[in-house]
This record gives sequence, structure tokens and C-alpha cells, in this order.
Amino acid sequence: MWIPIQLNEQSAEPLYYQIEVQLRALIVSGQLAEGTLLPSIRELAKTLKCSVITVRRVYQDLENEGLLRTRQGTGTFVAKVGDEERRRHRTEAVVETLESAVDTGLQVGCGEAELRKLFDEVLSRKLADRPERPPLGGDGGNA
Amino acid sequence: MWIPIQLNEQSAEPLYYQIEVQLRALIVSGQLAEGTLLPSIRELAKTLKCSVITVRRVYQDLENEGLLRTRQGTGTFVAKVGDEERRRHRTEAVVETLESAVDTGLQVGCGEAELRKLFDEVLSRKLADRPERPPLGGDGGNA
Amino acid sequence: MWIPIQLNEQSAEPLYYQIEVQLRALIVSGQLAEGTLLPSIRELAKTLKCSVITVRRVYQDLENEGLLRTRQGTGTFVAKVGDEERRRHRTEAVVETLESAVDTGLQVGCGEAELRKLFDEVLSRKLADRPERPPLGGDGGNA
Amino acid sequence: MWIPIQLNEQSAEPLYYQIEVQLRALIVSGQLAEGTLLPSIRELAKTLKCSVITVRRVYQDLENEGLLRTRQGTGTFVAKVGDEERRRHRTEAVVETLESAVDTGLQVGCGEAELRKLFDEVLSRKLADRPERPPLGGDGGNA
DNA sequence: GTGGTCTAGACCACC
DNA sequence: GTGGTCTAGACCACG
Repeated sequence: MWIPIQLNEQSAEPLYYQIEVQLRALIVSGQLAEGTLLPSIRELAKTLKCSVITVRRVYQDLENEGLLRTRQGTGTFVAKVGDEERRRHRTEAVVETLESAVDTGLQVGCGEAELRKLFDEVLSRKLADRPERPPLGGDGGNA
Repeated sequence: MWIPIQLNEQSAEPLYYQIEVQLRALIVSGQLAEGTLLPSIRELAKTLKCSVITVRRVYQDLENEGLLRTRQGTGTFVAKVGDEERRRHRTEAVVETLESAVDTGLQVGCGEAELRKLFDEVLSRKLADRPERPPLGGDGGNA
Repeated sequence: MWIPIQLNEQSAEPLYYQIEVQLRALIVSGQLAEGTLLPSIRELAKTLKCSVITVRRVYQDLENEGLLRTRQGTGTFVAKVGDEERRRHRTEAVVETLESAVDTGLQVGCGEAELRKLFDEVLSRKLADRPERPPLGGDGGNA
Repeated sequence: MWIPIQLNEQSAEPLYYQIEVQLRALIVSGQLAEGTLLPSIRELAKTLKCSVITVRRVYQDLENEGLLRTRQGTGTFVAKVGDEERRRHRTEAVVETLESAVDTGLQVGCGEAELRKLFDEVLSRKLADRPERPPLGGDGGNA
């Protein structure tokens, strides 16, 4: 099964964090359905050209968050995520970042109108750039 | 002279970064006028209850950005900031964070409408919470 | 023949261990009488929805402990368990776990009284929850 | 500062887990007071003769549980633990183990009286063996 | 000095 | 084959 994760080696963000963010997004957005068997840590590590330990950490962190479940000798699966939890996860990161942006804007003296304008510009640009991404087949490898 | 900087020890963001962001905002927003003498490194460190090394780094970074100027034996001043530069600085951080938020939102499957709604909520809340802050006296320091 | 074994997939305990503990308990408590023919490895694996390898390991381990005997081409039987051995086995696991619990309690600063209270609570609760379980018919298998 | 942690290399329990259990106990029992600066991961690793990574994992896990707080460049501190949380943590592990012991006992056919007798024996023995341990000085190294 | 990330690689337990 | 633990050691960021 193929998982669309893009790493940016130039970024200051740690590798494990980049992977976590993207994998978490795939799960809470439902693109990776409950019960889906993820690639083994070794396999994903090879795919991403990083250490198995880095991938392991990702899986472990997401398991601690309750998004994954792993069974030794079997593999790592997408856990059941309640609707409530899914909604919370979905907007949590977005809202946090928006708050930070608005905070910064207000502090440097932007008014409400200017902030709205900047947001509109960013949103329009991002929507235009948006790559078409068909939903992942979520039934592959689900034992 | 008093500089309104709030540190959050709980945050994962490094101390120096929190200080930099806020000090930069005060400068590019004009709340700290050109030529203003900043508190000495030692004084600000004492005020913020952090290491002098941390403050030193902040002043150094902002000097490298051209926002501060240091004169040996005299102190550190707010440099002249061109209108062009000021405008760029002002929106730069905001736009970056907004982009990051929108990216995250799109990746977890939020639609345009939902993102706009979240932004509106955040903006309204922040505007309501906004503390009244009179402009700082920019006419020199008492260090 | 039906063997009452409950597996908890959520548990961190390995499957083979959960099965071993419960099967051992059935034997040393006399609920599975000497000479009883156990279900075949394949059958039990199917019943428990786990790998034959897992069941094989369980039978092997219990055979090494002297609780089971395997006769090629015939099947696996409950071995003769001496009274001495039965008594030892019966309390061994219980005592070990009790010791571990008491150790933990003392280390976190519980006093004797508090430990007794906790034990009473747990015991009462478990006795109340206890499902009625009639003794198993120990007179041979239908495999 | 000295932390009384005993490792059992023979045990099947992973090192990191043994350390976690004991450190957690010291914290929730109040023997390590809020704000106490723990030994650095390198120092504790040397003391315990294990890898820094093992200690790091312990600190990280306990930080995820909210029992520790670490500040880069400064060290790792005991976090504020609410009374409610402390009580929960304190009895949680004990109760779990007691339940497991009682479960086992009932399954092998012990009656209530026998279980009480076993518990009494274990408790008495452990109380007698108990080493005298004076409270730790919790004010060492607290910057 | 501190913690944080990433690496390679060994060995074990489980299915 | 899978994941789990532990190791040694490099390099960076922070105070």
C-alpha cells in the first residue's frame, strides 16, 4: 500500500514531525480507513529513505494518541477514531495555527480588514495550487 | 523603559524565539520608534528572568536583520526601518502562519467554507479578547 | 469439547501468554481432569481465531511444565498432576502477582491499612461480578 | 541529587519500564517534590549503567503523562501534579495488579478465604522486609 | 553544560 | 516476516 508523504529535508522541522503531521492528517481525514494495515516500519523507512527508528517513533507517538494500534508480529493498524475525536483532531491544529497568525497580526498592528484580506489572498492562492488527490484505496492490506 | 513582553515557559518554543517575535513586532509596528534606546542586555534579562545569553542572541539576531543597531559602550537602538521593509516584515510572519494553517486545513479535508468559518471564529474571539494597549512612549530610554 | 478461554486483543499481553495462563488455570484447578483430550491445535486455533503457531506454542510450553502430554497421532491430553504440584501451581501465580501489587503499593507510600482496603474492594467487586461457571465435563473429547 | 532506583537485569521487564515504574512512584508519592530538578539524562544513564537513550525514553514517557517537564538546555523537572491526579496515579497500578491476582486466584479455584489468607501472608512478609527509607531531600538542584 | 534528533545495527519476542 | 528493546555515537539547538 502506498502512502503519500512528502518530506522536506531543508525544513527545520524534524523528520519525525513532518511524517507525524501528514500521517495524522490522512487518518483523521478518513483517507486511511479504520483497520487499514500500514506499511511495516522497515518498509516505510525504506520508502522515505530514513531510519527505521524515525518511523517507529512516528507510529509510537500516533499510537499514544490513540490513532494507531500495533500488534507485535502482525503490524500496525489504523485504530477506530470516534466522530467526536476525529472532529476535534481535524480542527485542532488548524485553529491553533490560525490563532497564532491572528495574534501575530494584531501585535504588528494589522487591523481586522487587513487580516481578512491577507487570509483571503492566502486561501485563494492555496485553493488554486491545490493538487488533485483522489482518495486512497483504504482496503488494501486489511487482513 | 518598559517593554511589554510575555514569556510562556510552558511553550515548546524556545525562549529566544518568543522574545524575538515580540520585539520584532514592536519595532516593525512602530510601537518602538526609530532611535529608541533599548534596555541593556543585563537589564532585560533580569526583567524577563532569563539568561543574558538568551537576550544577547535576540539583540544579535535582530541586528543581523537590520532592525537594531548597537553602539559600543552606549547601548542598543532601534534602527531606521524603511517603509518598504516595514511593510514586508509586518505581513511576512502573518502570511507564513496563515499559509501553514490553510495547508493543514486542506490536508485534513476542510473545505473552503469550513476554513473561512474557523478563521472568522478565531478572529472574532481574538478581537474581543484584545487588551487595550496604548502606544509606547518612543522618546528614549532611561537605562 | 468447549474450552472457556477469553482473549483480549487490546491487552499488551501476548496472545500465547493469555492462553497459557487460562489453560493452566483450568488444569491445576481440576476443571480439566487428568486424561482429558484437548482440542487439536488446528481446532483450538480456529476457535480462538489465532495462529496455529500460537496454540502450538501453548501446548508445548504446558507440556514442558508437565501439565500436558502429547501422543503422536492421537492428540494432547491433560497429564497427571500430583497434589503437591497442583497446590504449588495453584497459588504460585496468585502469590507472585500479590507480591508485585504490595510492592508497588508500599513504594508509592500506601500504608498497610490502605492496601487492605484496596484489596477488600477489589475482592468484593470480583466476587460480585463472578460469573457462575459449572465444572466442565472432563470425560473425553469430541475432536 | 541521588535517586534510589534498583534495576533487575535478570527480569523480563524492559529496563526503561523498571525505571519508569520506580520514578513514577517517587513522584506520585511526593518523595520527589514538584519543581525538583532531576539528574540529567546523561548522568542518570551513567548512574544506572544504561544507555542515555533508555533514560531519555523514561523522561519522555513521564513527560507525556504530565509528571515531568523538560526545558532544553536547562534540564528536566518534576511537574505540578494535582491532588486528584496524584491519588489516581497512586492507586491505579496497585489496583490493576490486585485485580489481576484476584482474577487468577478465582480462576484456579481459590475461595475468598484462601485469597485473603494468601494476601495476609504476602502483606505481612513484605511489611517485615520493608527497608527503612528516609524521605529524599527534594530541594537539591531546584534552580 | 543541558535536551532533541537521527543514524546504524544487534538481539529478542511474537505470529 | 512483524514490532520491541537496547546499544553506541554523531550532530544540532538551547541557556
